[in-house]
Amino acid sequence: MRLARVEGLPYPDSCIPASDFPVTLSTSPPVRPIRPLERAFFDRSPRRVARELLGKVLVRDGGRLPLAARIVEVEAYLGEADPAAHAAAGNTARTSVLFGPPGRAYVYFIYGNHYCLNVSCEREGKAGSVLFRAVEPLLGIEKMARARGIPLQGPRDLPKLTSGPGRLAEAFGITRTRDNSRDLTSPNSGLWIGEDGWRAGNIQITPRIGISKAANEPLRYMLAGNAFVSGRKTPARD
DNA sequence: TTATGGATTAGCT
DNA sequence: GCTAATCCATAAA
Repeated sequence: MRLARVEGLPYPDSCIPASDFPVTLSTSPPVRPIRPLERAFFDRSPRRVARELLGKVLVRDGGRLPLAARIVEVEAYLGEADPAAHAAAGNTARTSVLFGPPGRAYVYFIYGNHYCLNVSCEREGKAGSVLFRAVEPLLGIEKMARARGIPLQGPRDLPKLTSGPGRLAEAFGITRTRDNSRDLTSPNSGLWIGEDGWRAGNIQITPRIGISKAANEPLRYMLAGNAFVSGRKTPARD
């Protein structure tokens, strides 16, 4: 599938077809610049950072072809007092990034197969993070498909690229060795988070996915109706 | 040194 | 809906 054919996809109203997305990156003309988020953005509670990350853009531009995707689903992990957070184990070799300065990548390996990407929040010395659960591809769709090992035969295949924390990490080539502790506020870093003026529409909040402790806390944030959200797309009914 | 279980995914019923 | 795959950090010994 070529980028041009992505036009006309049944994207939700809140989203822009990838081929219409104007950005400033090393290989495309500056039309609507993506500005990196400042460190102060992340120096706040995970709840606020999570909610405000919706609609922002994750960018990988170290290689020849840049990748960009809009953030559509995240979860907040509150630090040492949150039993579901890795920081609950304290400051260890694995979790030290969570206790470091805000705006850094915390990448961990899970279930023997997958990497997951977080960004650290709160001031240095205080743990807290936001897990990236799903993004919507904007640039570099074919490259993401190659990284995922998925043949793109039609629009319906697109969510398989980046819908889920393990999937988006694979699509972006994110690994612990390569990316853990990377500064996500610097465009020179090769992996960073920016904003392009796009505004999130309706936001839905539900309990987090795949955890056993603090399983009912409403700490999962997503764009309502977005096709790239993973798992349950609405709050559970009683 | 060994045991345990996990912030998942893909494939099958 | 169910579960195997697969490895690492942590806890227990």
